[in-house]
Amino acid sequence: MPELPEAETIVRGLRPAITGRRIARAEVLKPDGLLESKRSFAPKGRGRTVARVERRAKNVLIVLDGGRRIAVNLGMTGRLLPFETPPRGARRPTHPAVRFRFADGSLLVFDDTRRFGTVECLTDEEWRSREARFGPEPLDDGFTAGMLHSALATSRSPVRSWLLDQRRIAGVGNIYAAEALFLSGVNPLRQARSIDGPEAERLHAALRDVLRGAIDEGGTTIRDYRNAIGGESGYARLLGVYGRDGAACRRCGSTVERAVLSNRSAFFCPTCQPAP
DNA sequence: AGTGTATCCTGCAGGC
DNA sequence: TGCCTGCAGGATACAC
Repeated sequence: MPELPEAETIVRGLRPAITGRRIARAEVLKPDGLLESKRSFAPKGRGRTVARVERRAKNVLIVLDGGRRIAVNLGMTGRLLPFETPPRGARRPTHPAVRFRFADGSLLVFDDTRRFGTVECLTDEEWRSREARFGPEPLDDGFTAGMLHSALATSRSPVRSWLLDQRRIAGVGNIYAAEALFLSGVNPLRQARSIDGPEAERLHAALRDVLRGAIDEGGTTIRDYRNAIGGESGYARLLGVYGRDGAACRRCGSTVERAVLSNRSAFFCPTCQPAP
């Protein structure tokens, strides 16, 4: 899926496109991703105006006036496209699941091929309790290397699994976990609590560099991901290890390896990231 | 506590 | 060309 940088890119693209628009109606074409019934969901946003568009973890939040927000988790293949007829070079929605029609005639389509994404319309109260389950935002000023180090110290979990757990850190997925571990020279199989202070500092810096760099590039397009205007984005060419198994490490020339950890691919350079 | 497995889905690439 | 297998940015539930 879209991880933090992709969700952030979508939010930034969506903001000018839909802020201030009034929702005329919500049409549910595929109810799978809806965490409530169509009949309950559809009326909630009707007549409401989009006050702001925000991101928390990998979720896109469309905050409405009157105290509700539409929370979209994009899953693996979710997209939010402010059109049905794509601009030049962008893709038409192929698997529209929910379509919002605004009073001025414009649209927002939640398109999701694999239908792992979810859409909800939550009250402030409901959102607050949901939000409490996410760990800190890695790009927040309050997220320090010291915090990361002490949080890692309590877990025996492999550090790659630790980074993917949204309750520990919000927004990191498989691509950026791989990249941050590569840049900091930490093997993905290392136990979280084995990471020492200097390593935690390097990992902290790498996480932030990688996430900021990917936001600057508008995210990483591997297969399905598209930004808010349906275009591809540029971080893919900067990847150090993700999806590069069998290729030469850009730093030392060793062959990048792939291992399976908790049923998901982990990519690493055996030289730059020595095994525990 | 943490891991492996399975599940929800569709689509694509690669091997034969 | 088709068929088969494995793989995919996520999240969750289950047994062990």
